[in-house]
Amino acid sequence: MAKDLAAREENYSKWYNEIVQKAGLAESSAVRGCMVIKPYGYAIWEKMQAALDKMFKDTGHSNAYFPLFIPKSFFSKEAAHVEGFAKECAVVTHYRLKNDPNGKGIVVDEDSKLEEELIIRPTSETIIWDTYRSWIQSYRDLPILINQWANVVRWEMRTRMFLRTAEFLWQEGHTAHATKQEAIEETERMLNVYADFAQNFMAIPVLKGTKSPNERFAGAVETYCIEALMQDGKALQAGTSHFLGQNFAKAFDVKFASHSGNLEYVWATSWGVSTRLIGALIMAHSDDHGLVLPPRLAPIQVVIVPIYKNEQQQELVVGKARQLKEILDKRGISTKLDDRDTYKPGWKFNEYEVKGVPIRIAIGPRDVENGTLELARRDTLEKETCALDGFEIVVEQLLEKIQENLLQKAAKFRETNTSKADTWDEFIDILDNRGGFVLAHWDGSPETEEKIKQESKATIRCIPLNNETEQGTCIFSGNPSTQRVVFARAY
RNA sequence: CGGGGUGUAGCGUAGCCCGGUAUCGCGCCUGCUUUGGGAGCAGGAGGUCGUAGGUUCGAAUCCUGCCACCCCGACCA
Repeated sequence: MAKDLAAREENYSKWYNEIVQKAGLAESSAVRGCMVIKPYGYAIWEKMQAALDKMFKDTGHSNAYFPLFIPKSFFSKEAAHVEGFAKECAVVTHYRLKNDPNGKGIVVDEDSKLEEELIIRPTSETIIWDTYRSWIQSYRDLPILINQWANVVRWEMRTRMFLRTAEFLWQEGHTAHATKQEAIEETERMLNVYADFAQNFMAIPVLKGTKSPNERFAGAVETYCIEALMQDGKALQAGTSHFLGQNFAKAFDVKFASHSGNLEYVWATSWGVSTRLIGALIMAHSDDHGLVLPPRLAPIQVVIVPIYKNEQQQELVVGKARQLKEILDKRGISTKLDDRDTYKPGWKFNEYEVKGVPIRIAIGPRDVENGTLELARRDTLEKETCALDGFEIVVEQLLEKIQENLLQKAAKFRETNTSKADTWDEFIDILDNRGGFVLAHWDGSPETEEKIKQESKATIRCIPLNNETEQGTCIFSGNPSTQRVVFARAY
């Protein structure tokens, strides 16, 4: 990757798109701003899904599914919510096509106009809370802890593969609670689930914090988020968890009889992560050779490439390679034996590097003779010869080591790209020349935040949780401030 | 929706200024030699030059409209 920040910004899109394409992750669809996720890209998503789903269930949640179409009127019930999403909704207005009377193909049948338009869900709070009204009468019905795996549509003006597409896959949790306290605990619990997932599976360290009012989710009382740093020095919001207060309960009239017999509004949370995480994974770890996947999310953890010159050697080497695969399979290591003789070893080496497979085993006649094999790790590109006997232990440990190394590397990168700024000039200088997270004082007013955004293109990524208080003055207004917040230019 | 750019084979491109039905690379097919880091040689297939119209004997090339995509803003997970 280009080292200079200016050059990096210029080339980063190209670099990113190339990895997405060459690694076989996704491609542009015929539909504006949408993407086709290819099998290999989807396999990564499935690994993420599996890990997250388990974490959700371990914290007491169940999966359910709600409609794709939301009646337009639902959106007008929560004022902030409708304002936040109104500008990016796909709307269904008709339900039938017909042959054009003028013979110019197929046209919309105007007679099929819907009484009320349907919105293709940009998020499901409204339709879910409309449903919850009928599910909740008593405190005994609470809490409701539900997650939905689904697609949503947000008609973004500019799109980018994985990071911002018109349609994307995600998971959205929607919970209902009897008390404010319980809902806030849930919001924070799920934020921690996301942070753990980012750290332990994606090998990406994240900052946990709350959003400033300007950046808050439409309809939320408080938005918590995890923020990750990409290799070009830009920040990426990787997940959000919202405390919705009683906003949606009031909008959809969801009340319950409390223990004392009073009718009270339900307290709510919602939280989500999307296929954007695949984009984060690419940008956090990849190098100029292509994708680099952390072992815990790699669809293929180990690839075995047999090397031979003739049929006799092929039989010998591939036979041995099959044994190796069997041993690794038994230990639960996802292994692929690429015994195609339509491609040469060198070609395959490159192929799996581009695809980010963590470990490559090469085995040839020489190895079979010596009882060895060649291990190559994707993260450092180092190669070593390893005894065949007990190799599975070495592989297992190496996978752990790679997972750990990727996290360490990303953590170190974040550390060296996090700075403090005490003056406006310093602030701009860091943003222009180094990028990364900038810790700076902010007077807490939305107006100042907006002006900083306009003049620097940097936004407040979050107000860190457990932040140390520190007396200082706002870098923009000079007004007093009690803590630093995290600024960055972001995706 | 503003500002800039690009549309030529599956992908990436040359040609356009200065009109004469198309260049090169990758990939694909066939054969032989190869195989421990993207193989070599020989032969071959594949294109209504984004689209509609205009100028011209003749348009990828000049003119006009339209469409699509990319980058930069506004918007955003």
